Amino acid sequence: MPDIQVKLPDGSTKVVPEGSTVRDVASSIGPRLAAAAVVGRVEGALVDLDAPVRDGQAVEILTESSPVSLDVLRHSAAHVMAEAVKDLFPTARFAIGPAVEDGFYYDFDVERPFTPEDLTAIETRMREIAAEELPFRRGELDRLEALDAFEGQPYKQELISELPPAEAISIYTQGGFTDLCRGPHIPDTGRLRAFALMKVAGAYWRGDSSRPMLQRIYGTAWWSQKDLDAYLTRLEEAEKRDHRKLGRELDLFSFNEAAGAALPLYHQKGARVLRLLQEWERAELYRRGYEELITPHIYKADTWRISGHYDNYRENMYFFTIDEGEGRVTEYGIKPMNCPGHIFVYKSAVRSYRDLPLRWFEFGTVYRHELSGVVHGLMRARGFTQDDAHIFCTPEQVVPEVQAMLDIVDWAMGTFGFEYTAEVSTRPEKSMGTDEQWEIATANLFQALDERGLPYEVNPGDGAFYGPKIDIKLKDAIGRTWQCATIQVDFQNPQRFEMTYRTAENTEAQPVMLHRTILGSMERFFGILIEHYAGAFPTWLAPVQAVLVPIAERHNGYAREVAGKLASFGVRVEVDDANEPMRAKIAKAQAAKVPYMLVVGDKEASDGTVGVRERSQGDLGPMELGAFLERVYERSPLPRAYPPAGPLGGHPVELTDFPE
RNA sequence: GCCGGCGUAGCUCAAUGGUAGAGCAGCGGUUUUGUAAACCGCUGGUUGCGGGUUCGAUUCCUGUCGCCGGCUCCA
Repeated sequence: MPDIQVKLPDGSTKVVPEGSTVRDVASSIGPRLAAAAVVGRVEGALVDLDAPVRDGQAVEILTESSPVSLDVLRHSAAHVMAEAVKDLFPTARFAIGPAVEDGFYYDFDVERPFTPEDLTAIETRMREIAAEELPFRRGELDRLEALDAFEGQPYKQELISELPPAEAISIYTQGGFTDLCRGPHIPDTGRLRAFALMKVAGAYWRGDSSRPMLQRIYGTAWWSQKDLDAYLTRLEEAEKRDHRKLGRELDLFSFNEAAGAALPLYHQKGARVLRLLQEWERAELYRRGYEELITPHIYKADTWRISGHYDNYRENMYFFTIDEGEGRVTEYGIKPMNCPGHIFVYKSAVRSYRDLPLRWFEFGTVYRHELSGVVHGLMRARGFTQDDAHIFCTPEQVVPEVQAMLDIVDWAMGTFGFEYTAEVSTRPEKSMGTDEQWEIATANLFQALDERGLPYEVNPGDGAFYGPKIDIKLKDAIGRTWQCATIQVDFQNPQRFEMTYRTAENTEAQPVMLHRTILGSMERFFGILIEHYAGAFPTWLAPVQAVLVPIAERHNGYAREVAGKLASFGVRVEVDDANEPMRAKIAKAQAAKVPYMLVVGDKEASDGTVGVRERSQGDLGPMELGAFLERVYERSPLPRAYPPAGPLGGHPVELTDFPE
């Protein structure tokens, strides 16, 4: 048999007999590589180890150390799970089973929902299948054969009928289970060593709520038990950071059944943090040429008819009617967005091109009736406050204004050290306006991003009903991404509300409206920060910055005196004068994640100092109050000392002047 | 909204077809403390809410509200 030559990634070539497979190439390089090989890449395409290689092809052997091999493992794990389900639930019908981030899932149509016990049984069966080290074998069928092979499997039939009719359809078999699949797969089920089934949930076939609901089992799989354990530990860590849990533990906010679902109640400490975020952002916006507006929370239904919300957003809105007497009934809608108020302010005067751009912001609280199944703590609530702004400008000003917004995003994310990415969303099905308007608006967004050199992805059809948008996603401390800032171009509302301005030529023209948020929802951003910092806010944002810890009862007076001085300089302090040993007070302050504990005893009282303990560094020793104040204000991005706040809890402290 | 799970004191959790218990928190007292929790006592729950089955339900059924995990949607 003649030899052929293949190219390896390091640039060298390898001579192997004709008819060799990827596995043969690996073997010819070395037995250890052959043993470690998972899949191959031939001419850039992922293939099974069984796949043949041809003369002149570029061949790469991928082992467990290659990240893509993990996806292959997980996809194979989904097949093994499907086999286990087939064994245990013979009437099950199979949908799809892809690898996803950190794991895999498979959707099944079964007679009854899976129980946790079912999951255990399926997992046990999977371990048996893995122990059998069954090879994955690829096969090819034509369309008719495939339809025949998957008789009685309506979901597979649907998938097959959508494949290109002329092309061969690949199937994979391991043990007694055959699935429609593009591949590739791990060589045999024995490679599936570290895995776990995580949860079961309902999922619509093809994500369409009008189609049948299937049972989805999520699992995770890793190359080693160590990796699996690390993943499970990571999940536990994320759970500890859960803002809903920390929100309760740190007394930041709560929910009340009687108040209504997804309507957060901010306690003193939570309100402080939200207010601090607003102070921080407000100062910066003023610096950047914005003005603040305050507008109503409810508007007559006619307003929402003009804006298009009545037709396009109704199911998310709260409407109510009010009896005006004499049989007159007026319908109002609670605002889900802040735009109408800002538009009415615009329309309150004749506007000139000299006025533009007008940059108006509002911390506007909006209400949206979110589906009951989607609400999630502060991250997805029914009432929330947007750091909303609308820029009214000429068409020529759109690109620079969008860029200025991207600048603000960069400033805001930089404050917290968040990295972020951009996504552009284009025209959705349910929308208003002409194609031309959408094209211009979308092009403007692309131009702004391109000129700024900010990379982005495109989400076709994901725009708002009135215009395309740029969404910013940030990455938190444990690598999760969150949507915050959004920038939207709107040609619709200026037209619908008949907004105009006088041009230099003394003609009437229509302004362009830009909608934007930077943090998005203050509450969601708050939630993100809680999880990002695991509740331990930086000093400038901490609801309580310092707790005075008197050692014995006789030190309470001095503690209150010090607290009063610090409070008069805007430090947020508490005095813990409980009848408890100081060790207990320190433990409580640590648990409350307070940045500083100020221990005061005989020494401090006579020296006029405080014993500073920092929450993560421990005891820093005695410090003069002035030095401590400097420490508190060090690196604070707040524009100035936030207005004096009395201590929370404990006894009121009189504000006194700080001695020079 | 849909699928599944859950709902016991402020919080974390226990118990049973015969009518509920612990720790923390709270309150009272003792102690007066030097960097992650001192001691004693007390209070506290129509077991989310409504209906049903039952001699009897918190435990079983049902409806409803809420929460949790997904789907869909979204700031």
